Amino acid sequence: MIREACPTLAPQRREHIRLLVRESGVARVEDLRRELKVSVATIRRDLEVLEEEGKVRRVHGGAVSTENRLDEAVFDDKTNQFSKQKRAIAEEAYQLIGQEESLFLDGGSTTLCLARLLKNRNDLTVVTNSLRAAAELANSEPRVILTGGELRKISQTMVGPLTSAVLSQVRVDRAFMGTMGFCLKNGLTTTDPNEAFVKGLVAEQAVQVVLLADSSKAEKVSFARVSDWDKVDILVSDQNLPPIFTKSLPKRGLKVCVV
Amino acid sequence: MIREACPTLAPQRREHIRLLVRESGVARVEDLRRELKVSVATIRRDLEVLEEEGKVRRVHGGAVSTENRLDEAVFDDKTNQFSKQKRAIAEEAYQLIGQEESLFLDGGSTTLCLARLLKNRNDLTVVTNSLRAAAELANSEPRVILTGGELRKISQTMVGPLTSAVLSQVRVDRAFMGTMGFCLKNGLTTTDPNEAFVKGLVAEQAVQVVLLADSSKAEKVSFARVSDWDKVDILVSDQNLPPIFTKSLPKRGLKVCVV
DNA sequence: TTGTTTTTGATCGTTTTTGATGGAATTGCA
DNA sequence: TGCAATTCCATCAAAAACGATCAAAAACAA
Repeated sequence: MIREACPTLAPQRREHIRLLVRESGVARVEDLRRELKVSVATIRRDLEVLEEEGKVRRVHGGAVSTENRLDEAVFDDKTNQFSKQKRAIAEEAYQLIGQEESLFLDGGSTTLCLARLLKNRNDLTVVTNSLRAAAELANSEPRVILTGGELRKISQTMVGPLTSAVLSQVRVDRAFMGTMGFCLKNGLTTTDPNEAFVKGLVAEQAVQVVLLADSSKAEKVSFARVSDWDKVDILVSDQNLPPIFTKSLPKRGLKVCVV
Repeated sequence: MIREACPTLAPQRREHIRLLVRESGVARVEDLRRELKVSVATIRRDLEVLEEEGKVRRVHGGAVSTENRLDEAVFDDKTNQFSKQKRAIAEEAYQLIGQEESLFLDGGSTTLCLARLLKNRNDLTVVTNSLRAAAELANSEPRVILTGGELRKISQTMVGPLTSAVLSQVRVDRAFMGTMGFCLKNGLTTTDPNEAFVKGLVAEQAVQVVLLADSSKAEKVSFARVSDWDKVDILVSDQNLPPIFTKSLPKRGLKVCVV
């Protein structure tokens, strides 16, 4: 028998190879053959295509990764670390959204979870300075507007004067924001001043500001001041949120949702 | 019997297919046939329609989801068909770039190839309205500035007044641009007026404008006027470029590179 | 009803993909 | 360096998938 029915589509198989190569940095043809149950000829042809696309670089015996694995791993780790809580928080936040609204999403893994939930909503306009959120929504229903600006690689967000210029031209019904830390005294803080400035600007202009922050951020203080509590309308967090917040914040006019 | 009563309406069946494809990311024609109890011919016709609508992307043996996967460098079959040429054009264009320059990259597969070549250059500033180019450079060396604006899903580029506003604030040494079509009489044309406007704006402001266009674009005229030849400084194309261009354009002050 | 259009399924020649084979190239080791 | 083992590449044949085409059935209009 020369050939049996192909169980997987070629692009799917190639994607599999790409992931395997990226995961361990290298992959041997022979290992890929065993893993994917196809002939070495097919593996080689796939590697050829992937090299053409710039996804891997071929070497004698296999292929090595061309993608910068480290950066992505850092971000993905962060995405997974508290993913249960974060997803729950994102789902709660999603409930706040009405019809035909315009939203802002900033960078961060929780807002990225929220972005995923918006994919099938064709009535929304989503403004974001997060490249990841934009990528997530790039082929889905909502209207997407990017703020532009200089790309801050570590957070994959756009910041700086160009970002501010665009933000001054738009207004959103609801802004969903993350933060690196929050406490009663200092309000919201984050590591990067540029990032903080953008968040502050959005907080000024949004009709409603929703802070998405799991309890691990509580009582943390970071370098750059984002805004005080009076700019925030709703805090969505998890059950481990220290009671002091659920007590104090409502007195200051905030609504606190714990999931 | 040639045909039995159609149990489901065609749009309903296509929606079913769309959901199946989106759910698992891929679907084989054979599986869809079993699932939907129609002939493979019908499945293929449905996939053709869905591809036309941008809902799925057809591949040999079935279809894959178009959602997610920004890093999939494949817009359509054209990308693969001319990829050798496009990469050669991009490599030629890369030679034009000096030290410490600021560049603009617009949307399109050839400029995306070029973006890939810039990954290890830490002396460059890259301005782009292409989400794909930005994603490609998101974890690499060059400084990246996104223009912002409304995301045009079909081309994955940012366009509109917000884009214009940001572009008016920056100046680049070299702009690399693609086009849907070019001819001596009408200059550069593309399908979307918004896209054309952005390109035109960039052409005005860049010190040097480099047009990256393989020969398949020659003598094609599209709907929206981008700019006339006098805005373009260099055309990089392939050997199949009709001789009329290599003759006429230098007389109009352009340099023509054929790879 | 009758005639027309649309949709579906079958057929057939063509294209694409895959696996095997044999010779060339590369690597590792003495 | 020389030699053996492995890996690569070009080529070919089989199988699967594809596209074009046509005919039957259904839906539709008059």
